[in-house]
Parts: sequence; structure tokens; C-alpha cells
Amino acid sequence: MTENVTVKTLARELNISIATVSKALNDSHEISLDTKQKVLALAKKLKYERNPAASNLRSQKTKTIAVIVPEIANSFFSLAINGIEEIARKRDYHVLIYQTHENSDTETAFTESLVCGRVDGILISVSSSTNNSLHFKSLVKKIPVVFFDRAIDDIDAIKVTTDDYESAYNATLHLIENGCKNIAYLSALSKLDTGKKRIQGYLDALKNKGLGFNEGLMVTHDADKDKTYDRIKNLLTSQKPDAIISSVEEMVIPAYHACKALGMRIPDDVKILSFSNLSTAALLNPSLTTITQPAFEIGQEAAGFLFKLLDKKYFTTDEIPVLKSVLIKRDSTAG
Amino acid sequence: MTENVTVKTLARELNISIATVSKALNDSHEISLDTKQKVLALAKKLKYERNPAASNLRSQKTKTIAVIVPEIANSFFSLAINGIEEIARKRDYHVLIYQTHENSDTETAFTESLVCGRVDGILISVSSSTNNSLHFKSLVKKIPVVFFDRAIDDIDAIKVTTDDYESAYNATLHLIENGCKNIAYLSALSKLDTGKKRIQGYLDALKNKGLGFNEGLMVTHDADKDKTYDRIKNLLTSQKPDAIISSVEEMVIPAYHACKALGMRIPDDVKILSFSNLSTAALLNPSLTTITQPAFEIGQEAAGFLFKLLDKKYFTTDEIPVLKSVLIKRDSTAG
DNA sequence: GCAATTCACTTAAACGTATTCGTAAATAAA
DNA sequence: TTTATTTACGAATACGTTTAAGTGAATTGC
Repeated sequence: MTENVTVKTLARELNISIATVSKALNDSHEISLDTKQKVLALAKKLKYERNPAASNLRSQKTKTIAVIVPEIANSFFSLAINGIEEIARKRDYHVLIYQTHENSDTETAFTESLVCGRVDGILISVSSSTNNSLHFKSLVKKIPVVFFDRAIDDIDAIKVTTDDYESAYNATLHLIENGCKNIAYLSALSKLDTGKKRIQGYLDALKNKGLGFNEGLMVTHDADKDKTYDRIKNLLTSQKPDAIISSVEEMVIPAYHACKALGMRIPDDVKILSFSNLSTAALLNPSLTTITQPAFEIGQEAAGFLFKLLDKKYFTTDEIPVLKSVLIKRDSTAG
Repeated sequence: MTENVTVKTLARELNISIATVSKALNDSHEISLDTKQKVLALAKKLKYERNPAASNLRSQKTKTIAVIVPEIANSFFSLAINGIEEIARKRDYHVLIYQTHENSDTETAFTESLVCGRVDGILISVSSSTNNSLHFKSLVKKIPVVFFDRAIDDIDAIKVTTDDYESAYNATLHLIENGCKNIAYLSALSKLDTGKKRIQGYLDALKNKGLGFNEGLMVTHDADKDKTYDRIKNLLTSQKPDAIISSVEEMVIPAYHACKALGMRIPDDVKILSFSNLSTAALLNPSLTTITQPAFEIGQEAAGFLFKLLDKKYFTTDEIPVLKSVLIKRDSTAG
């Protein structure tokens, strides 16, 4: 461990004050070009690295943002994080990632550990088990926050979302057009706007096309994977649906497995489609029809708005876009 | 913005010194139980949060580790990160995530930005384009580093890896046993030990079983996805292999697509298997035989060793396990 | 030609915590 | 009783940076 090179070292070496050094490094207008170049040159030579802790402490800026997501091992979120990272990189920001694993308490603990100046801003997609918005309300008052995809309903904050209602509605229409009359729905996120809108799109499409609905057609997600699987299996045997819409990627996998186990053929016996960003959707057996959200773009947009907040650039809420998902028709819903 | 509550606030309120408060908060032995309780109680009441920047600056500890991976949207890495996170959480550490997108320059830039005390340690799986180990050598001298899965060959550092040679060897045997005689190999990571060992396992199996090999059977990965696809397609038409081993997940998807495009049936015309952690492997058309690495465990182990380094717990290199991958036989290699 | 301004730099004071070194009282050892 | 040790706390400083305020010299304005 050789002695650490700090602004002090540079100042001593160049016979100038540390203030001048600091300002030169920050490209301040009150430093002459000549001095700046000298400082920069020596800094490079001595491999000076600014101490982030000291800088953060003094400036109250961390050049770091936090991303809180339910799960990283999920195509949607990992793509969204890619989008976020791309924007953060351009601004030379660091990205802290936290996974809630859909646990609301974990989520609360994370946000509380972040308010004390560890990060400059937060991007969050809330956990499905979150139903108490109280602590989020206090959070957004303390630190810039942007919600993406999954937001808290009754909170006044920036939310970057997709057209959940329309895409669910259109997907349902697609099934109806292909002759389905008994369409089941695998429900998740029902506590969140995201989930509610998807359900509503489905229900409205059924209604507008004069199709019936009964509670039995709706299966809700369970944290326990086996339970979810059993419920889906039970749905298939008891309701004999001719189609299934899955509101999340995590439920369509067990749905495929259940069909396989029960010897039901997709799409002949039952058609399936799902909200999903799976890269292998086209290679599944059969290839899966998906409602694919623009995950990468959502991340980019959300990060973009967070930086606008950090820059204190004012904008109106109607500048916040609702991104469009796209229905990709494949074999699993073929007529 | 109400005034920030700091140790000073607590000290003033309790009529004790800030030193005592700080020590009480850190559960120092030189503070009486009585005082500790008073401090803790007030801290809770006033919602005191330790300022991380100040703490880092003074203690030279950040309670943060960095994870550098090629890509987050990859089942292996996202699972590994899950493992890392689990261990970090237990220790109350924060996790910074950086993606190199397989770019060596980006990788270098990241590591350089991390040495100046932003994190206490680094977990890294190096990018496939990395061939210069020089800067890694200087890195490991400055800060605790643990490599996982993809390590630099000629560097003396802690590496948590899997049995790449054996698993490639066994996978090749599996194909040979199922009657394949002209086995192609989709090569990636060939600059790294990880990739070299996989290739060697494949070559040795061929040799030991008296099967021939020619350069044409080996297709290398290209950053350009279209190029990779074209190469695979070209391989299939020119070499007419009866089997393909893919050394990475990213190449097996285009391989499936190429077979589809050329009307080749898997596994009848060509059998395929791949190193992969895809959660949908069993649902592909046909289901994919995989060499599945224990990604989550690798993350756990790597993080565990990083914390041992941070704790300055000494251990011998033979304590570092080589984890075992498992060959999961599915339809894509069915005899 | 003199006041007003700009320029380029310095001084000094933070930011909030952790820690070293004291110290006075209480306790234990002799 | 006297001395040595322990206990519980405080004063002061350092961590490395940023920045408000100040300063003397050079430049500008009228």
C-alpha cells in the first residue's frame, strides 16, 4: 500500500491550493486553462482517483441510482435493467440492484436503507405482495422515485407503464376470433394497477363479445410454485377451458407442463398465450403466442425520467408515455 | 426538508458526547448497557439513519460489493447473482452490478472505477473478449477479487468454477453412445480456461472413442448475432453433422432456428445439446438436453469466498470447490 | 484616470462519522 | 491503606472532498 494520492498530493506537488486542484478537476470556470491542464496531467500521471465517499459526503450526491425489482432472473426485468443501465452509463452513474423476491417487507427494508443518502434516486417495480402504499408515499417525498411497469395505484408519482388494458383486450379478441369460447385467465399482480388493468381488458373483451365468465376460470398466482401448478392443473380438468391467458410469464411455464402432464394438446385442445419476454418463446413446443412488453425501452424511459428529476428539469405528466406492447401470434394460439 | 438527524442531534438531546453516541451505535464494549439503550431508543424515535458516505470515508469500508458480469439477461448470470445476493444480504452488504456486454474495454473501465474505494470487494466473470490479463493482475493486488465461472487463466486468484472438462467430455460420450459420429461444436469463450476446457473435453472424448475431427466442425461465436446464425447454418449444410454441442446457451437458440429454417429434424437428423441454464429447456421443441451448471451455488460460493477475504480469514486454495454440472438428457438427443 | 468588474486563486470551514488518546471515578489487587 | 486496573465516558482529530467567502492583480468602463 503506497501512500494514497489525494487532492492534497496534487496540490503539494504543483504548489497550488487544494481548492484550486478540486476546482480544476471539476472543470470549474474559475480556473485557468493552463492550471487545469497541469492538474489533469499530474492526476493522470499519479493515477489520482477521486474518493467517492468524501465526494458524496461533501456534495450530497452519490452518482448512484438504485433499481428495485422483484426478480432479476426474469426476462422482463433483466431487459429493463439493461435499458436502465444504458442510460445510467451515459451519465456515468452507478447502479445498485435490489431484489425483493416479491416480498413486501424486504422491499420496505430496502427503501428505508436507501433514503439516507446512499443513492440519488430510485427506480422501482413494486412487489406483487405490496398493498400498503403508506411507506411509498413518504419515500417519494424524500428522494426522486420513478416507478416502472408495476406502480402503486394511489400515489402521485412518475410511472412508466405499458398499455396493459388494451393489450389484454386485444389478446382476448385474438383468441375469440380463433374460435375460443371458454377462456381462462391466470391472474397475478391483482393488487396492482398493472394486474387490474390486464384483468379488466380480458373481462371487457369477453363481455363485448357476449362470452360468459365465471370465477372458476380465474386462477390466481401463488408464491408456492407447486400450488400454482396444482391450481392450473385443476383448472384444466374442472373447467376444460379452450384457451388460457396468462398475465405473467411465471404462470405460462407451469401451464405448459400441466397440459403435457394431462395429455392436452396445444393449440388443438387448449390455446395459450401469455404476457412474456421469454427469448425462447418462438422455440417452445409449441411456439408461444406472447404479449411482449418493450422491456428495454421501459427501462430507458424510466431512467430518463429519473434523470430529469435529478436535473430538476420540469415536465408535465402527459409527457410520460404509455408504451405499447405487441401481440406476437405463434403456434400456441393457431386456429 | 427538516433538519437532518445525525449523531450530533442524538448527542445534544441526550447530553452526552458524539463519541459516546457513535460508539453506542456501533455496540462498542466501552459503553454501558444503559447508555446504549438510551441512544438506540432515541435513534429509533428520531429515525436516525447513519450517513453512509461519512461512515465510508472515516472507516474506509463501504459495505458494498461489485458484481461484474457479461450480461444480466442470461439465465446463468442472473441465477449466479441471486446466489451472490443471498449471501450479501445476510451480511447486510449492498450489491452494485455492472454489465460488460462482453466488451473488454468496458470491463477495464469498470474495474478502474472501482479500485478507489467505492466497493470493498469484487466478484467477476470476465468478458469473452478479454485476453489481456495485465490489468487484472494489478487489480487483485489492490482489492479483494473472486472470479466465478469465467476466470483469467494465468492469474493467481480465487476462482470458483465448474467441471467444464468433465461435463463436456461426458456430454460428448452421451452423443456418441446415441450413435453420433460427426459431432460439431459451437465454440465460445475460447480465450478463457472455461472455454478451453470444454473444447478439450469434447476433443478428448472424440479421440478416445476413435472419432474423427476436422476444423470445419468447429464454429466460433461472433458478437454479431446474424453472423453466428449464418455460420451455424453454413455448418449444417456443409458438414452435415449428426450432432451439435453448444458451449454456450446463446448459440443453441440460433442452432434451433437454423435447423427449423433448413427443415432438419431434431433429434432425428441432428442431435443437439448445450451448456445452459434456460428455465424453458424442457419446454423447447424438442426439449433440450442441457449441461446445467449450478449457477445459484456458484454465486453463493464465490460470494462466500469474497467475504472470507474481506474477513481476512485464511484458507487454502484446495478448499475452493470445483462445482459439478449435471447433464440433463432430454428429447433433443434422444436415440 | 479612477471606480467597477473580472480573473485566478487561496483560506477556511464544512459534510457526519469513527477512533485515538485522555481522564476521572469505581473497583480490584496487594 | 495504597496501588493497579477496569469502566464509562469526552475532547479532539482525521477521513478527502467541495464550496462560500475573500483577496490581490489585471482588465474594463466611463
